[in-house]
Amino acid sequence: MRRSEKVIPVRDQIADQLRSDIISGELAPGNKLNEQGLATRFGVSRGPIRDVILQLTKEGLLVTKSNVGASVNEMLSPSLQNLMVDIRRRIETYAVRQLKGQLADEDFEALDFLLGRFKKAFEVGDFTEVTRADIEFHKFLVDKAGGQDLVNLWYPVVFRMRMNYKRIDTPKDGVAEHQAIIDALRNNDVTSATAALRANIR
Amino acid sequence: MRRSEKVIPVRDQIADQLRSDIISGELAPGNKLNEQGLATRFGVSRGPIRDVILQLTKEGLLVTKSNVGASVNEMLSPSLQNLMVDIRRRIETYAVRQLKGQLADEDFEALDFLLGRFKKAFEVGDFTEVTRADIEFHKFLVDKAGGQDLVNLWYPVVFRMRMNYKRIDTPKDGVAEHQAIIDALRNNDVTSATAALRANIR
DNA sequence: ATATTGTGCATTGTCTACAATTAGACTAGG
DNA sequence: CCTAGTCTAATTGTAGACAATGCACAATAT
Repeated sequence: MRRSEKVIPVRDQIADQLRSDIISGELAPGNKLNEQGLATRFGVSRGPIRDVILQLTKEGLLVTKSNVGASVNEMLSPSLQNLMVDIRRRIETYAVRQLKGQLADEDFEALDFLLGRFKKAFEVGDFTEVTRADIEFHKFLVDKAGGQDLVNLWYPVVFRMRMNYKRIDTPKDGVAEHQAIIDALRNNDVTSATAALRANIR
Repeated sequence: MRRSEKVIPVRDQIADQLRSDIISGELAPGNKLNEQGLATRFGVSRGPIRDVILQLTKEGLLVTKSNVGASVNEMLSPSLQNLMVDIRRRIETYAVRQLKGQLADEDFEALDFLLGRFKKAFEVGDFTEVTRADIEFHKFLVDKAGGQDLVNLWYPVVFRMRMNYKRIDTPKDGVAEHQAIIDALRNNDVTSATAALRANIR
């Protein structure tokens, strides 16, 4: 059976684009978002745009004031950033524990594929794509372990963390770290997997 | 200066109502939500309703399938529930640490007031209101410590946890536990506050 | 009889128009 | 010069109409 050709709703595409813009720093904190402007930019009406703004607000990337509008949220305070790191580690540690002995060959293929994307993007120097591939790699594990429920919880944390990095931190060891995670999962070595995660999430 | 009479947007009111319905069990898992139905029920158009559905979906209370609709999410698996409890404890522990020595008299007044609501609702047997007051009590602390950013993270966790209780667990020790939290905060005793939290969150 | 295709209905997704609210400029008065 | 008040333009919030999609059931063919 062929993998279902999933059609991505417009609102998700727009949300992805805006998330990238924010993480890449193109949309800086404090920047105000105009509904009509975004609507014309993406060639849709204001309806879907409002959906996207609501989503990103719930994810913490935007802040919305009633009857005033949405703007890009400020960066996290150091202490909150630490908390986010902690929570994210906790979630992903939970994930690898759950996944012990649960991954099929095709799952590892998917992980290898995502790591390949990461590596290639890194070599080319496309850091927005690097970040995307990185997030998808981890998301795969989280989704596999906890489904939509866990992803819902995890998503805001990652993006909020990522906002703070703003092209400063370039994980040059990312490839090796992700490889270590895969290897540990292949060996059902939870301890190593957890350690690799802790090293990768910072 | 008078406390600003804040006007609550319709979509927040509707969201609150639906959250209560879900937590109280009136809207059971698997139940499907009809946009037009909700619109007429609340006397608004479908626009605000769609906003609410998106919010609750992001909070994990609903699941939405594209072009099909939204329905009440299933209860958490035990292991995920444990993870949620863990994360919630972590967030609130962070909160009380941050709040040490930061609370003014009016803050304690607010906490006392919320505890009063909780107590009264409990005596009357209005368990929906008990839950609401309980959540607002904790929310006050979380908001005070981490603002909207932390609340955004915390909200989905609490509601998702609460879904699982469904009128089974009635915290008859709730009043004493909350009082213990307040007392510990008054004495700037983080250790006791943390312990009281751990006892209260389960 | 079974599988497949077609049709109708119900529901969600999107668009346009209008109402409500806000921020900012501008004016008048002290 | 500064403050308070009012007006206007821009933007968000809401409503209602239309388009697109999915699901259930009926019709048809093998």
